[in-house]
Amino acid sequence: MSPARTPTGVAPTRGRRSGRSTGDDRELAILATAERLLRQRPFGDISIDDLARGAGISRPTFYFYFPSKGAVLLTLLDRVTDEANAAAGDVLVRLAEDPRARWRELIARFHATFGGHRDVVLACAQVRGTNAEVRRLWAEVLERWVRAVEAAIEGERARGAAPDGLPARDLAIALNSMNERVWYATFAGDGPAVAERDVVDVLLDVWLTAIYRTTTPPSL
Amino acid sequence: MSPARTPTGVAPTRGRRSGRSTGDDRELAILATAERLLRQRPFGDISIDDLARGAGISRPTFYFYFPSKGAVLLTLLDRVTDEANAAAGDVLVRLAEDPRARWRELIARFHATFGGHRDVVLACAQVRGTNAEVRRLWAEVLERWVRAVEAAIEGERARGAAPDGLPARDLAIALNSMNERVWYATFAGDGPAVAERDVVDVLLDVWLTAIYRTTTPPSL
DNA sequence: GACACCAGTCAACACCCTGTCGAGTCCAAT
DNA sequence: ATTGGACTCGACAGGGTGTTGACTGGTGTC
Repeated sequence: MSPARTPTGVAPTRGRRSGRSTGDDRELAILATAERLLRQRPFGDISIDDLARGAGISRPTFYFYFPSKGAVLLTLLDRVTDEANAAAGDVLVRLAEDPRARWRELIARFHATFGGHRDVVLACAQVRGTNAEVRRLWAEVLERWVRAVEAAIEGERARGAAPDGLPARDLAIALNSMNERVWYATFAGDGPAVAERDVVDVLLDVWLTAIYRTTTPPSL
Repeated sequence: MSPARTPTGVAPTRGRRSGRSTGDDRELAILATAERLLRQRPFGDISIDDLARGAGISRPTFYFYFPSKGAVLLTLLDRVTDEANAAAGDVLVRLAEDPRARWRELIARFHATFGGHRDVVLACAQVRGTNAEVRRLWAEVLERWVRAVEAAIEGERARGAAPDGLPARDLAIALNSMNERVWYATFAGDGPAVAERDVVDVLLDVWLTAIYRTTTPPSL
C-alpha cells in the first residue's frame, strides 16, 4: 500500500496502473465527475458507482483506474496543494521589503487557492478523519508550510524586526492551524465563522500581533 | 428528526424512548462499551454489532436504546461539553483581577477536560465531516464559547486594558478555532503538533498578543 | 496471416454493514 | 387472568465495497 510518494514531488502513479494509452481520458473523466459531484453533495454521499457512471464506465472498471474512492480525492488534493505552493512562491524570502504586505500576500494567495477549490478542500477536511491516506498527505503538506513559516519568523527575529518569544515552530504550528480551521468554517458555513471578505484581514491581524506584537511591523 | 434540544440544557431524551426502567444499565453499558472501544480503534471501525455485543445485547436491541451509532457519540459528547462548561465556570467574569492568570486558567481547564476525554473528542472531530448531528451540536457549543470570549474581549477594551482592533467576534472565532485545531493535532499526534506539555502556554501567548498586543496585560 | 500479448471492460459474486419488521417474552397494574 | 408496555431478537431487505474470471480489440512478431 501507500505508493511511496517522494515528499517533494507528485505521486508517481496514484491513478493508472501502467503506461500511456487511451484510458487517460477515462481517468480524467473520473476526476472531472468527482469535482462536479462534489459541488452537489458531500463526498460520503458519492458512491463509486456514481463516479463510474459519470465517467461512462462500469464500477469494476473504475478499479482499473483508481484503487478506491479516496484515491480520487487524493489526486484532486494533490493538484490543489501544488497550486497553493506555486501561488505562495517566494513571498516569504522577500519579507523584509514590507512585512505586513508580504504576510498579507501569503495569506491572501492561500485564501484564493483554497477558495477556488473549496469543494475539494472541504471534502478532504471531512474525510481526513476516516481516510488515512488523506490524513497523511495533508500532514505532509502542512509540515512543509509550517517549516517555511518557522524559518520566516526566525529570519524576522534575527534582523530585529520581531521580538523573541515562543519557539518559532510552535508559533508556526499554531498560526497555520488557526488558518486551516478558520478557512474551513468560512467555506463550510456551519458554526461560527468569519465572513469571507474579512477573513484574510482577521487572520493577518492575529499573525502580525503574534509574531511582532504590533500590526505595523518595521520594514527594515 | 433532531429531538429539539434546549440550547443550554441536556438532551431531554436522545437515548431511551420512554420512562425509567431496568433498561437504564443497558444504555449505560452501550455508552461504556463505546468509550472502551474508542480507546482501541477509530469510530468508523466500530460497528453497531460491536457496540451491541459489548453491551451484551443483540443488534436490533441496540436500536431500542439509540437511533444510530452517531447518537451514542453525541451523548458522549454532551457529557464532555457539559464538563468543559462547568470547568470554565466564571473565570471570564474575574478577568480584571489578573488577566494573564485568568486566561491561562480558562485555556488550561479546557485542555484538561478535552485531554481527559481525548478519545471521545477525537472521534467527534473525525465524524463531524460525515455526521450532521455531531456537526450541529459542536457548532452550538462553539458558538457559546465564542460569545463568552467576545464579551470578555469587549470588557477588557471597555476598561482600557486592551486596545481596539478587530471586531471582537471575529477575534474570538479565530482564537477558538486555533485552539480547537491545535488541540486536535496534539491529541491525535498526526501531522505537525505542539507538544502536550507546552500547548497551553503556546495558545495563551497567541491569545494575549492578539487581544492585548503584549503578553503581560495590566491587572486593573 | 496466425499468434501471443496486453490494456481495457464488465456481469456476477461474496461480503459486510445498516436499519426495519414482526413475533415473541416478561412483568406490573388492573 | 388479562391487558399493555418494556424489552428482546431472528430474519430480511437494501445498498455499498472489492474481487474474479471471462471477454474484446488492437498491436507487434515471426
